[in-house]
Amino acid sequence: MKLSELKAIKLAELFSSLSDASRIRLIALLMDGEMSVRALADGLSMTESAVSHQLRGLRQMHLVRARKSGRQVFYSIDDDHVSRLFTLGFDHVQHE
Amino acid sequence: MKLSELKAIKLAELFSSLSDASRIRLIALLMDGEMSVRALADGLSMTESAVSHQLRGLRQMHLVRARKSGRQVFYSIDDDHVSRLFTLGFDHVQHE
DNA sequence: GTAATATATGAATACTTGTTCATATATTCA
DNA sequence: TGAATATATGAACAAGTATTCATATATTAC
Repeated sequence: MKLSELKAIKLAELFSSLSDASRIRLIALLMDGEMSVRALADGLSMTESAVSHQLRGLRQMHLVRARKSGRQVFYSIDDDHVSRLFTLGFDHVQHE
Repeated sequence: MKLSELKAIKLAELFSSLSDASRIRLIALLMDGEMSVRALADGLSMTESAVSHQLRGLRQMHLVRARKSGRQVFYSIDDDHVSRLFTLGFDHVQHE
């Protein structure tokens, strides 16, 4: 299978979104349902700023979705591909 | 789902293996079957050195497997998880 | 209006990573 | 044995990235 450079870059960017432990832990938390930025930051002992920066990247790659309610923003997994990628990767690292 | 830091790192490392366009194109080529280092390098217009460096990383993450025959080394996709991850990611970037 | 809270963003820094170049190892052939 | 070929590896440099800190925006409460 010969992949165009453009498509290869798109694919690499997708996997890059999942290539950091902080982002993986964010997504793991979101697997249970939507959470606010503060709740995510508290849950992972990260600053809100760091979380916010990471969420931006995940949002731009359509891995998570934001829902604003009052002054809070609730994040959730964007689409099913994401949870399947996560689960498949999780299975892979289990068997080692 | 609360993930241990260690498991998050493992998962991130797995996805990191797929987070570069050159590696994605290597894996795409290998989806059709095993190939030598030179054939891969030729197919992607990369130096053998660059290919070899990348293959080492993929090998260490158990994404590809090496088979030595004479002075050539033939690489192939290591296990089914890998092709499934690749395909799932590919589907995701198609729908955009 | 002001104060307080939640999130986002830009710049700077420290860290990681992919490639190149030079060199090393391994194998085949004469 | 020595020359040629295939691959691997170490060091170095350039480019990319995650976090922190300071600051900005937006919303609610008073």
